[in-house]
Amino acid sequence: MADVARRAGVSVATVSKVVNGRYGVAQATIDRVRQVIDQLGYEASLGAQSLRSHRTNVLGILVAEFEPFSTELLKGASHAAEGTEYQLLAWSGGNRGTRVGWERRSLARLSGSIIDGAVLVTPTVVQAPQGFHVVAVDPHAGPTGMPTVDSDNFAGAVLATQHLLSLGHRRIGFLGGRPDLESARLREAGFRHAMSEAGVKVDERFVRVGGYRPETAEGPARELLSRTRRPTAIFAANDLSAIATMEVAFSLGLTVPDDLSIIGFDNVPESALATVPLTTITQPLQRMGYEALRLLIDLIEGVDRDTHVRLPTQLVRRASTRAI
Amino acid sequence: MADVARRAGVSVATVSKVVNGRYGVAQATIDRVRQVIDQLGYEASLGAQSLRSHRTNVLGILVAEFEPFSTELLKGASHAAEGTEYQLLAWSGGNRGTRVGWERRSLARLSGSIIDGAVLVTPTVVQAPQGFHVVAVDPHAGPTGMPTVDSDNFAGAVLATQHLLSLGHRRIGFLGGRPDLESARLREAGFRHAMSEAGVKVDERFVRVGGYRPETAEGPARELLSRTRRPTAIFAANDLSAIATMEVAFSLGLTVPDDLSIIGFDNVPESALATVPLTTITQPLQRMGYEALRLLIDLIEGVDRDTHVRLPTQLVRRASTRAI
DNA sequence: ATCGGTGTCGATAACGTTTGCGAAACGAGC
DNA sequence: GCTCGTTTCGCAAACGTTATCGACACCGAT
Repeated sequence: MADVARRAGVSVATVSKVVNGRYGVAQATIDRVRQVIDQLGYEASLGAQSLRSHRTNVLGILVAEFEPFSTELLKGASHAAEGTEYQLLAWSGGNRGTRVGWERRSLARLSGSIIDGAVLVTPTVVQAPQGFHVVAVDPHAGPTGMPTVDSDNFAGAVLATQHLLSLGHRRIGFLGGRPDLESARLREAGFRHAMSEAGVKVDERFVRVGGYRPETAEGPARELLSRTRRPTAIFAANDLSAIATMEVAFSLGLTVPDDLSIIGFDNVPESALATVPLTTITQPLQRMGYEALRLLIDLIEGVDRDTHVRLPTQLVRRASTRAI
Repeated sequence: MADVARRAGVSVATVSKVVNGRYGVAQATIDRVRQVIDQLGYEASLGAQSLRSHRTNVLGILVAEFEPFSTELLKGASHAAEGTEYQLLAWSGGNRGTRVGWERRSLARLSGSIIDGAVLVTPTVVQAPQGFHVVAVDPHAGPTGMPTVDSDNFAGAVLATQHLLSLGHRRIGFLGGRPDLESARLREAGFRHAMSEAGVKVDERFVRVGGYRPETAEGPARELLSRTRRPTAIFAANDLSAIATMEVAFSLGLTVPDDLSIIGFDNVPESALATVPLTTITQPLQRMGYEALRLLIDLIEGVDRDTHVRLPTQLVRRASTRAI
């Protein structure tokens, strides 16, 4: 900035004013400074900016891990940042190997300095530092007052279950998600609600807890399918689990959907490409990322708006379910 | 830091020394300061650190877009950062809608201040600012001296072509990638090399340029498959294009692999899940991300080592190719 | 001629760190 | 008791910005 000032024959204060579009500098000076800036390829130092003004126009998005689910959110969020004056920075908490509390530490390091706010896509929600804005996506906790974006997990689960019921299935298995996640809780609740509303009793031996990951789903899926009197349909709490279930079914010599109907949840891109394209409940993941970042920006800019966004879910029929 | 200093009864200078493990502070003082730090949850301000010492221990990885390919790289890179003192920040250049040169600007903004070095996963490679370390993955340019990590695209393409040839195919189509990418160039070169070495003449009408993306692959694929005398096999320059080609084939009433063999390149996770699981050339994407970050760290720390890493490719046979 | 208003600019303090250097304290050796 | 080396610590400057405030020039009106 000192260089720019010297070459343009003005003071650094004036350069700063030009860069930030402040009032009180002559048009001729503005043009001159702008030209020198372009010529030198000058970019303001984020560090110094943050240090002085506590404002950087950089936002963060923290994901637990880079995988399809969060990638879709990232895509949506980065799309929302486009065209605005904000830049988006993503980082992951490293693997779950690291000790608990990493979200807080990881956030503290950046929040104090470099970023003006953050979207959290992490299993456990974390207290935001003072004067720092946070939006949680699909958060762990119940209503804490923290701004959130999620999809209607309960209604989606009802949708999925009703779909299986309408196809004539009665012996329906449920493969749950991470028990500490609100979304997993709601999906199971939706399943039970739809069952009881249809007057079908839930066979508790058909309910297993997974963990949203292929590795944690395979075991429970195998249990479910190995019993002599096995379910005719399985509702898996997310697509990755559903696909894992499908593979277990294949390995047991079952065909899908003839021997077993499977329905998932999430509609990640992979599910459409599965060996048997997966019937599932779609969450508008990209849109959730988009909305989360919009909400964050509005929060920072002091816009008065609803701080809870719930997006609708929808059934997408593909080939993995059929009438009994 | 001032708070910490006050509560510990020392000066800020001493706190700084404790945090950075500098020599010259008594063990008793260290313990006292550490305790206060934990108690207050103090984290140093990145901005101030960067401003003063030009060193933050934060590394960046810039991807053109968040999609499966870069997600795998991100996963590998973040894995490499784990356990080190470095933290990894990812960001994308927004969509290709933005004007050219965004890599340079985007990089300049962060490189000057917040990050010590960066891994670039972008189509066009960009000149690194002075004293700033950069590693390019699968870069555009030829050998520019810039440190790079890539896979052996040429050998991989030869592998793919030989596979098709060994299955008896002679009328082989080639669906290229983005012409401005080195990897795309090398894959076509490998294809041609393997063909000529086998004494098979390349039918230029069977060679089409795509663009690595499903949208840009569909048109050329349709051209290739709509001719009356169509190829019996297609080598697509990446998996996304191969999958798109597969879908075009289906829409034309062709079955894979009976009517048409298809082989891809990359082995993204989706390819194993394709309607007909895709035979492809695997690049160790996660490992490439891992190696790129390791290389970057070594560069920063002044380790004397080879600055070009080339990883092997391998044929993975799945169901989308068969003997003629 | 004086005055007030307006438009334009620069000097300067502050943000939270790191680091070189000097000061103080302490113990050992004579 | 004095010197000298060693250990431990704090002072203060610097990093690149931004914001406040005062200086100055110019103009029109009195």
